[in-house]
Amino acid sequence: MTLTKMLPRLPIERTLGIISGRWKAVIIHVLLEGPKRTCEIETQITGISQKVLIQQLKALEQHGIVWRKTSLEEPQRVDYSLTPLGLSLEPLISSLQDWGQQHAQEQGDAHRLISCDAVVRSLDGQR
Amino acid sequence: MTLTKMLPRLPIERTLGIISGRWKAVIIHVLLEGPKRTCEIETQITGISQKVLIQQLKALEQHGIVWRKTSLEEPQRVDYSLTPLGLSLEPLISSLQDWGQQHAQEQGDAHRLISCDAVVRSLDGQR
DNA sequence: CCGCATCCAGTGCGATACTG
DNA sequence: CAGTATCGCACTGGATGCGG
Repeated sequence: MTLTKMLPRLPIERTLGIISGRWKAVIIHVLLEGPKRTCEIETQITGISQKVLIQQLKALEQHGIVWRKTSLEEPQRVDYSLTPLGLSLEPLISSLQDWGQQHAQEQGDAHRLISCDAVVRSLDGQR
Repeated sequence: MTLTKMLPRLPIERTLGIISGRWKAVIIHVLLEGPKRTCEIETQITGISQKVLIQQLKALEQHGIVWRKTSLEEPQRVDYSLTPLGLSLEPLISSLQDWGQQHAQEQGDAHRLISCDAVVRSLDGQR
């Protein structure tokens, strides 16, 4: 069940171990808007499957990032929200967002290996 | 050759796609100290193998984060340094570092599911 | 010293179908 | 609606050995 995978020792890796994963950062980003139901998150993130969503949420829950509240009402209802610890990731998520945006506009959407390589070539005449 | 894997569209994912990977963030962190030779990086990061190091460096190079400079001296010598783009990641890496440290000391090193669950239980009496 | 090729195990995650 | 079970594939990254 893979359950509770060990977190790495180094702080950097530790953080990455928590927020990296196909959808985790996006989920946190969405939850920063406020608590959401499972299905709300699902429809808000295009391309994620229910199974994977729940899977990632569970991992986040285990790391103390999100909080899961079940209501035993009629149609089963579950709300997810960020814990204080999760909220403390806000600046980090923003940074990711900002840097990514900047990065995207610096180079077109295509891979800018070309331009970079060109610089290298002109600078040191090899490769 | 997997070469130049597509970066995701969303900014957040884009950033993560670049810095996540078993050692990438750590490598960037190390290179923030200044340019290093391959073997220097290798000895400075415990647990990484040469192959993987080079592999990750190559990925970073392709994303325009590091710059690879070869000197055709005698014993072959290669230096890696951060590009301006790579340097611009500095605040981000710091954030990762800081958050991880904070997180590590809040909870012991063991998994703190327990304490978190306890809170949950006391707060809403279910689960 | 630096890098590449090959081989291989673990696993992240997607698709699908089923329970309550 | 929420979650679980099963299956399968593709990819990451570790070990090792070769070549420049």
